[in-house]
Amino acid sequence: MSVTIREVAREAMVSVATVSRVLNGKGPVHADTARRIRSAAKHLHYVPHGGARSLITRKTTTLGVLLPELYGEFFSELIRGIDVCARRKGYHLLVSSSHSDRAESEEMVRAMRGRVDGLIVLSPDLRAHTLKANLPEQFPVVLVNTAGGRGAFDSLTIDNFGGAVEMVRHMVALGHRRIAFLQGPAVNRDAFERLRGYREAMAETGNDEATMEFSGDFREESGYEACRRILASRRRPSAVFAANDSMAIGLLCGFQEKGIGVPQDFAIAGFDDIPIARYVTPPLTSVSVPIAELGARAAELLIAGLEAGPGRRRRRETLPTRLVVRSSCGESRGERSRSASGTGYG
Amino acid sequence: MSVTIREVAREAMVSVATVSRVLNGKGPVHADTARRIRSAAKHLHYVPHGGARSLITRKTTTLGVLLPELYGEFFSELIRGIDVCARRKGYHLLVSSSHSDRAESEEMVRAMRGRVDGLIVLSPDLRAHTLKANLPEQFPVVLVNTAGGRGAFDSLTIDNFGGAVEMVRHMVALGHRRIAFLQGPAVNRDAFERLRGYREAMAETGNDEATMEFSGDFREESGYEACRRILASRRRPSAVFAANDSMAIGLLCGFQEKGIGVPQDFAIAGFDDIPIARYVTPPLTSVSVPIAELGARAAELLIAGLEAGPGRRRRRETLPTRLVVRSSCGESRGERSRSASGTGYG
DNA sequence: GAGGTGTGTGTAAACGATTACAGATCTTCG
DNA sequence: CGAAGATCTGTAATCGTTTACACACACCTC
Repeated sequence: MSVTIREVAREAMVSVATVSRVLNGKGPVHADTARRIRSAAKHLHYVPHGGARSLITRKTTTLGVLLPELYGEFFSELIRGIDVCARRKGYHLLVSSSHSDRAESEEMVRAMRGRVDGLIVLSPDLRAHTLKANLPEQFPVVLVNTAGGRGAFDSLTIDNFGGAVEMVRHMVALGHRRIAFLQGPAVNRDAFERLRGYREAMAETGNDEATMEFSGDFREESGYEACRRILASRRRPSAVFAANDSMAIGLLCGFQEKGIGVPQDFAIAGFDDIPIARYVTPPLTSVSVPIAELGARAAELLIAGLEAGPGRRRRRETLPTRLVVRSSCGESRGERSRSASGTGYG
Repeated sequence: MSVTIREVAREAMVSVATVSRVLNGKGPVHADTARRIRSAAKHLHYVPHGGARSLITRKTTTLGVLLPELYGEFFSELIRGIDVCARRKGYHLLVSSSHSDRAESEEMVRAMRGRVDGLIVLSPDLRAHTLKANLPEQFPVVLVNTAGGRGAFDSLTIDNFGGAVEMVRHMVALGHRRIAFLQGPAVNRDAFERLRGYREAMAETGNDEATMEFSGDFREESGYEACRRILASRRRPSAVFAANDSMAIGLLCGFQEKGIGVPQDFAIAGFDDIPIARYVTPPLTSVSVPIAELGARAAELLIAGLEAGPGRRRRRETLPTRLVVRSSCGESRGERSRSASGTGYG
């Protein structure tokens, strides 16, 4: 069906080797011959077969990306980041998403062999040893935002802990004492790290009984619903730090419905700095996570690993977050001086 | 480096043919032999080489996706739609984005040969004949939201025209007479179709001098900036229909800054129904475009084409949009009855 | 004119799988 | 017992490339 190098060779009356040499610019070829070959190739609409080529060169110039799903801002930004870096270095992207159960995940991993040079994996449920069992030895992999895997593969995370600490300190600087935390899903690692940061920073204040935790699951509805529980609590907090922006927005809607002023009556902060955060009223103070950079850095690490060969040492990196101060946490409630330093972040 | 079928065969003391048969479940193999082979394969972490396999089977079970860029909601939703469908039918996705100039685009197209079974192309600047020149004969392609290509390839578009018509009729039903249109980029096909729909629907009203067009470029700033021009116009419109939501939001910000009430003083509507649309104040009336479905349908068409073989007739489909009524256009300003029918859409 | 050095080209062996074909062994039945 | 048929397995060709190696030829040098 589709034309091969052999047919180009016949058309140009040379051997396939010469055609290959011309098209790859290797080895000395007479100018006339080269011209004849190029013309034949164009004339026949010849396009080399990537699969066949990579079989012998042992290079696909393709990176595999394994995602749990493809829904939402996070994954699309991540892919964009990966893509920017991959493209710049001449790599393609083979993405694979939504592996719901483990058997399917394994199948996905296996399907990558021989089609990609390395893998970027973003599956919390895909443990390191599962990966190892389904991949050739020494296969280059970068783990993103995944627990475990320490040592076996390169790995990359976001500083959820540090971001949460910074946010709490900011709220404290604004004069808040009783700061509630709206948790994410129990199994989610990001959620847990943020919770840990909150606890650590609250412990710093020395005021033990000031910490209050409410359960949530990252979805907007759970924030909306939490608002009732928060208002019903015996000693009301003056501020709520939600483990992500979606819940913070749900919370905001809930308060507004009840006629409770934000930030006058309640300060609210989120995490992620999703695009909507700046559009809600009042604009949401949040922690910005560099998603695209995360992806770009993952691609960078992977490609570095590919080009360095198998002997390279594993790396583990953490990317910093950035506090973004808007008006949902209000101005200083305590001393003015503290306020000034508190709002100086964003 | 990585283990091949030959090594599995040696370990299990059989020929490669038998290994292949067992692993693909084809041909009769003795149960003991099969067990030995499976155990050897697992023990050696054998994973078949996709490239080698596809070379002989002439199938990659991979769809190529060519995008102009990867930035923003639109492309990520589209990819998600494609992915959902592809996954369900057992296909992978090779995405390729950001081909800025034509030479690069051609290179991308060529790089797909032998790695994908078919292509979904979303590049307005990639003309049909450029595609043809860089692809094998009869290569299955689905064009999404691309002009030209009529006849040569399957093609899929969104009903921008119909959506715009519907929106204008809705505004008219709400009692608006002078409705301004905020245009998108001049070269953009979607923008042009929306403009065309606006003109057509305005012509229906028989009130020729009611149409007013302002230039814009789809970006939020251009909406913000247009607000000044609109207010300065001699005969003020009572409503503005922006060619996309971003500009509508810019417009909204502009009006709010000037203390102009929406929808009391001005009705505003957008196009796209991006997620933020429901969060701005007031929530934006818009035209929802089924992006994910567009992607899914594209994948569906492509796969159907793959499985039907080369003789299949080309298709051209248009996906309907949906009017989403929120409060940025306000309630009826005319007769009550009209209002009722007007708000019944959403 | 023998022996080098460079060019330009072809032959054939990879790469790692699938599969048509044939051969070997075992059943079954007249 | 022998032939047919079923079952199991191996040999080797094939997919479309790249590339090591060999070869042919021209040119130069001693």
